[in-house]
Amino acid sequence: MAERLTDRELGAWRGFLRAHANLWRELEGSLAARHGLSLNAYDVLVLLDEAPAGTMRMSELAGAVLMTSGGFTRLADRLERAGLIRRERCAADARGFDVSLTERGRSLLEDARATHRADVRRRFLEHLSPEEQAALAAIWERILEPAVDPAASRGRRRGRDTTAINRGEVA
Amino acid sequence: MAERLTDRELGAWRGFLRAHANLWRELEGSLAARHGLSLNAYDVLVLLDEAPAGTMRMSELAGAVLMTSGGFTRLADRLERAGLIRRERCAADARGFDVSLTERGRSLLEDARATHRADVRRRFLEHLSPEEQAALAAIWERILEPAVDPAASRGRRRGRDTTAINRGEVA
DNA sequence: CGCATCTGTCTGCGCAGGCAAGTATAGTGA
DNA sequence: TCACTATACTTGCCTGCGCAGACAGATGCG
Repeated sequence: MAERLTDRELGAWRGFLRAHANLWRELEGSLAARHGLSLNAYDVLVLLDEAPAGTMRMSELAGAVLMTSGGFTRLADRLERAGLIRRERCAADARGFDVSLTERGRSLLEDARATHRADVRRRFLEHLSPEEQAALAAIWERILEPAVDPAASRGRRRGRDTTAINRGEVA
Repeated sequence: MAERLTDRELGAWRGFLRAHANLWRELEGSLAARHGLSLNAYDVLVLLDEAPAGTMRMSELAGAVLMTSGGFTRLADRLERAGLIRRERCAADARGFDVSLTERGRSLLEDARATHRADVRRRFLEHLSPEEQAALAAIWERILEPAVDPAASRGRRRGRDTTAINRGEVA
């Protein structure tokens, strides 16, 4: 069996998992309580707000928030029902949709952003020196590189767009 | 509205989220494909294996993997059905259960551990110098402190055991 | 143009897990 | 001893999302 992890390794790894779980819960709770948004929903609004043309395609958004297209369809349904986004048949490709923010979406985002930024600062950024922030950013980049690189090791097959996660017998 | 986040801040924060999402997916996929275990299920087995008396109570386990007791009941159901753990009425307190690993559970864990350790090293630890690992561990501790401290600011009520997350109108 | 294939999205289904309410057992104060 | 309340789980219900399969529209090739 592979070597046991050292305490240092465990601290880095388990802390990472715990920190994420706690922050996610807190920030999502805060956003949900104050604005009725999940973190994924919030992210979609932010992406649309930042999109150069003010619109993105369903699949782009799905990819950006790391959801499958099926799952994202339903998130988009909810956001649309809530009047925060708009889906318009794409002129150039009638299979797809151009998604954009409604006025209501933009103004809700405005409010939610204030909440969320404050939360992120208070629970994350304020605990880090500028140097640590920079170091973290660099670390994430290193770690993400192999995951993001579209054709990393020569000949590596790109499966379907998401990794099949669970064929498990147990859980 | 609160100040925009700097690029440095965004890099640290968004990278954290993305790195977690990617690693979680990959490691869970790997564990599921090879051993039929979710990360939470794996964690439960590890906890039991590390438990001094070889047993833990349902609620302890639930807390340790950050699940509600209701959710954990069902994870325990699955693990028990799969023959990996055993639930025995606790002698000292007939409301509770002592959960322990079965032989099958221990041996599956043995295998899964090899897979998981290799994955964690390859996708996380190997990208970090020892100093970075130590720095990360310290950072997580700082960040987790306020979340973990049972009576942080004097007089802060401890709500029910998990934060209500979603009463959201949207998602 | 006609046909095969590929792509972008939607839908049916299943599962994990949260919340709230329900059921035992413990503990506590009168 | 007898309420009353607190604790340890369990269960019903619901939501979010992944997967697989079904489409319509796009694209390529004869």
